[in-house]
Amino acid sequence: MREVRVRFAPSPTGPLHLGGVRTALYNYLFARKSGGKFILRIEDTDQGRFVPGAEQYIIESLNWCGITFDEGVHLGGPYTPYRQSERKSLYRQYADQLVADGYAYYAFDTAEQLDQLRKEHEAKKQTFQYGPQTRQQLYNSLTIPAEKTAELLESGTPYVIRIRIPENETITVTDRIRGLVSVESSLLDDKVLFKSDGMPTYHLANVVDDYLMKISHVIRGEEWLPSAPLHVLLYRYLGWESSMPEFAHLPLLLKPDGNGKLSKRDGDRLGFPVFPLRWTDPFTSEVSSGYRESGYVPEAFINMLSLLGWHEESDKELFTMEELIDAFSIDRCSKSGAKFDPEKAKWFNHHYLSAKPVNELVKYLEELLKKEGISSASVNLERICELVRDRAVLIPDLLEQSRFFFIAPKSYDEKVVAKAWKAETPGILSGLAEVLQSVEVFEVPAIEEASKAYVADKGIGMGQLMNPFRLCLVGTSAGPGMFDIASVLGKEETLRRIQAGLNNIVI
RNA sequence: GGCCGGUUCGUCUAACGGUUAGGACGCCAGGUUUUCAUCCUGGUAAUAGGGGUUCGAUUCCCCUACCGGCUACCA
Repeated sequence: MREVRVRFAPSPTGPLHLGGVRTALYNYLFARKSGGKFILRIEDTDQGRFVPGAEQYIIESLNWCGITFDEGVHLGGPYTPYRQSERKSLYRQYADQLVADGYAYYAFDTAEQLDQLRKEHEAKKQTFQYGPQTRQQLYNSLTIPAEKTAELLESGTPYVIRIRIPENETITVTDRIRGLVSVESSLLDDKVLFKSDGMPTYHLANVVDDYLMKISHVIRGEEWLPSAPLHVLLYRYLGWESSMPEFAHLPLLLKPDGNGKLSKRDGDRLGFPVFPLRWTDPFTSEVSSGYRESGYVPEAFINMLSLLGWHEESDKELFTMEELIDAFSIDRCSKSGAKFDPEKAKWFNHHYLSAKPVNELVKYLEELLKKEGISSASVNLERICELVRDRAVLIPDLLEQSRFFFIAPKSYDEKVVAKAWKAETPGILSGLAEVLQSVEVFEVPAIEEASKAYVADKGIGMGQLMNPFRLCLVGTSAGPGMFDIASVLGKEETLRRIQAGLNNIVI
């Protein structure tokens, strides 16, 4: 059996989106599971679409996810360089070889001429295809004398090299997920392999590099399925068919509502990130939110993504990366597109966040406090994190749920005031203040004992006391238990807030 | 339009051709609780339609419908 070598091959045209991360993840899982190598190759053959920072963004994103490589543009390796623009000089010989063998030819038609043809055909509701049916009428080395071709080449006339698609052949691709996919060659077109700027197109470059880098499996998005037969043809024409990688085309990630491929717009529209990390467009300065900055933890992000297109036979849904590596298999990838569900992403995050050791939660909280310039010098953050951990879905919730510990309420929730603040309330709270004043050890057991005795003594319900009490200390009707809150706040602050409530809440 | 691919609860999905079609998210209800949330228990809800093949189709085949992808000197 041949050594497993898989690659993730993004083009640096912007931030990596969810679908791209999932493709990288599945490649990674497959490589690790089979003890193979995982390679990061940058496909930047389109210099016109190059976006500064995109490559670094891709590396950082996958790093945040815990997806690691064995070779790649950032690591080097035995097949360096791993950036196609730096491999430029390599591709030409293969294009030449194809021409020499009659599998490709020079085409001198200008982009404008072809655009024109497409428009004309479109006007007649037809599709223009540069292929077996039309190539004889076009301006290429198949239709002009050899001397003329030589002359054009000599004089520096711009040209491209196109594959010469065979006329009546059925081309079959074996896909690990979809089985046999076949297509009639007459429906394919003479795709450009080598551009007039001296760069190969994706089609040539990916085949050449996969061959040279000894890639064993190509796991990529379904959008590549239609061009897979072309790639098979290329392997055949280059004489590499026996070492052709296996293919697996992953189903697409779809937008949560309606239909269609998940896009950046959907995130803006529905309020969830579509990128792992925040991204600032270097040209427009437009900012797109990221999972990391929104407060997701990588474990949740990965677990959520892993289940979008793959599933074990069992009902198990919670997986660590190690467990994923152990469980993953290409054969259990599904064929149909998966709608992304932001709600489920939140559920995963709540699960992983609240399961974190408290010292990690403290670190998150400290960072949030620091960012807002809130002092936490004399506060037991560990205790606070324990009290709010179950209430936090995203990391920033750690602070949102505990803010009142650090900052006394400046206003009081009107609805709660209306509901909980009665005529007798001030009297009840004044009494409570007196009782608490005399509590020596201001900890939960003593506070609880004193409060309950007070309620019993007064002959009132717990709610009559606790709801207004909470309103004074928190400002609203949510949060951890009151005895916990009071003990964390301390006697002095608790009494101060009761007094503030008595002074400021009016009905 | 052409080609390729796909179709099980609202969503992600499970089910050697034989199951009361299972799980999870969401939603709803109940329980716990001084509030909110968590948590626990229960409930809701699906095999796109039509033909075959078969003793028996979610499962195999065909057709239709619908959805998606591709159709650049972009990847």
